[in-house]
Amino acid sequence: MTNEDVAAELDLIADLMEIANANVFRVRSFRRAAETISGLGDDITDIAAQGTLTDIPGIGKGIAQVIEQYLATGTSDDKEALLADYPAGLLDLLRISGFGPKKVALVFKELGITTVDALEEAAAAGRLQDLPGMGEKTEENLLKSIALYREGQQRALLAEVLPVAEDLIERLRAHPQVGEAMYAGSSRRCRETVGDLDLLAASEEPATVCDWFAGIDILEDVTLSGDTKVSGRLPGGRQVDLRVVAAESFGAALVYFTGSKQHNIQIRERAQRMGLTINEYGVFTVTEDDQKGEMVAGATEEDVYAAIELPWIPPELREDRGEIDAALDGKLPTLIMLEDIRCDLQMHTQASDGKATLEQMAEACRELGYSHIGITDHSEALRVANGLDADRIKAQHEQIVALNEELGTQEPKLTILHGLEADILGDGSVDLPDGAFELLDYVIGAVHQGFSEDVRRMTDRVVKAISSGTVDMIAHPTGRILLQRRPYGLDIHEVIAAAAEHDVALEINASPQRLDLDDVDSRSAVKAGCKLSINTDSHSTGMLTNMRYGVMQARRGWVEAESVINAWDLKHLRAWLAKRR
DNA sequence: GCCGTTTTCGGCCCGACTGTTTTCAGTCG
Repeated sequence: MTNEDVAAELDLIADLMEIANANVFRVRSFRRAAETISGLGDDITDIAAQGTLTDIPGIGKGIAQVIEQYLATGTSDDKEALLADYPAGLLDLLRISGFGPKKVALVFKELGITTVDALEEAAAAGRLQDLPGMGEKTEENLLKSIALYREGQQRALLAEVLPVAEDLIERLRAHPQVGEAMYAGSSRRCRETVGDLDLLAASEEPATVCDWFAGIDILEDVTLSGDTKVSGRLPGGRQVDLRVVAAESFGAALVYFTGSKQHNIQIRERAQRMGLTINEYGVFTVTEDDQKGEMVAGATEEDVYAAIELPWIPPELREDRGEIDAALDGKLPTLIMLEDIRCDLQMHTQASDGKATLEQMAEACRELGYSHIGITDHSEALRVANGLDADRIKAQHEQIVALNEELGTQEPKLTILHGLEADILGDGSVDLPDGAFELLDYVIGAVHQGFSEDVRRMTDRVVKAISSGTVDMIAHPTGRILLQRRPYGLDIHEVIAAAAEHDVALEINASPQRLDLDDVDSRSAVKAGCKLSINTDSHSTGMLTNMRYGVMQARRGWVEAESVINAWDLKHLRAWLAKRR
């Protein structure tokens, strides 16, 4: 059972509790516990085995028992009791936008509806109008929402949404009535996937701006339109929400709409303990009769955090994963920035499966301002990618030596290191053609086949490669493809421990589909003493700029520049590589 | 269900919009 499995189980129980009209604070406890566990660096099964579940903030006796039961039996008394009254099909109804727990419970109790099909049929037949609080319009909207639900709109990759967000922000800023504008939500927190797109603008004429925005070309199907708020859909169905506030409230609104929800709850509870209240318009004092008093902050995020005696917290950290305590202790990390990156250490050329030549990749990297790069075509075993055998590695080496000589005479200087992305074979041995190791500056180990092995064998394979002394780095350690392929079964904590012991770097693969390691594992790796390497794994020159996404993921993992070998200068990197040989 | 700078009991974040309502519940973020 993974941490995500446990988190999903707690969320499922929370969903059922909401339908059952349970105490909202009980529900919130389950939701918070779920969030905490999915952000936990340690394996929940280990913690449960040690009997220290209740040491985790937000987990007390009750939830600990549910987790223990779930780990032991795959279910829990709490869930089974709820399922006895509320069939699991109701959870699907909850996924329909605009249809919440109260309405789900209502149609179930009154009409016995337990499936989306049955709900659609009832709405089409006009049978929902008879229920209290439901009318013709409700049915109409519900049918639209069910159609959207059927399209199965899932989250999108950050890299797909961010360019759209940036474009819309530019257009907002260009509007004469708009002062500042920024995207918020999970896009601003740089989460690897994004659901809705949240935008925020400052204006003294919010209604004018909302009117204008509701009419812009890119927005199809405006679903909600008020004086300060517009919701609509992009072509393809992704929802966009715009909120407009006065300039004096922009910072408070930005904090609020950036989230995360749990982070907001934490800072509001803190404000409350300090006799203040925070909403999207500002930080206010509370009067003796419990009314909102004077505004004390709101224009900038810095002001808002300062009002509750905290330093500004970078959006990437706002996940309620200990950032507030760290801020209080003055221990917020100095997060790595894109500007810290001096090199890209995984990329491919036409020699294996890349699109560009060695010279083209080098030139593109020079334009990005890198001082050095590593060329890492595939090894022989990966035949589908035209992997290099011993002779071709030797030929490439000569090519790189020659190009380095040429580049050495030009400004700005660029040095090319010769690497190899070597397959980790089924038995854990590394596919290094004869004589290759001596020629190469470094070797990256990667799993490209045999994904379906069991956890034990897969972990042993990778750990064996790490301990072999021949690999300097492990590429895309879990093998996941976002929204497509789950990580292969692998005990990442064992891999991290082995990497720390043998001083092998773990990659944060910056390809937007991979972002592997993820944020949580990156944080665990650094905590364990591992070095990380952020690489684009580019197969063409255009992919080199994906570095930003790798850096974003690293920042979400609390990673500082010193842990990332790409932020070192060439001398430092060479010294580390030499020490390893 | 969880938690403690006032608490081991009594609190627990806050507001906009919609649709169905004559003052508000439900949903969403």
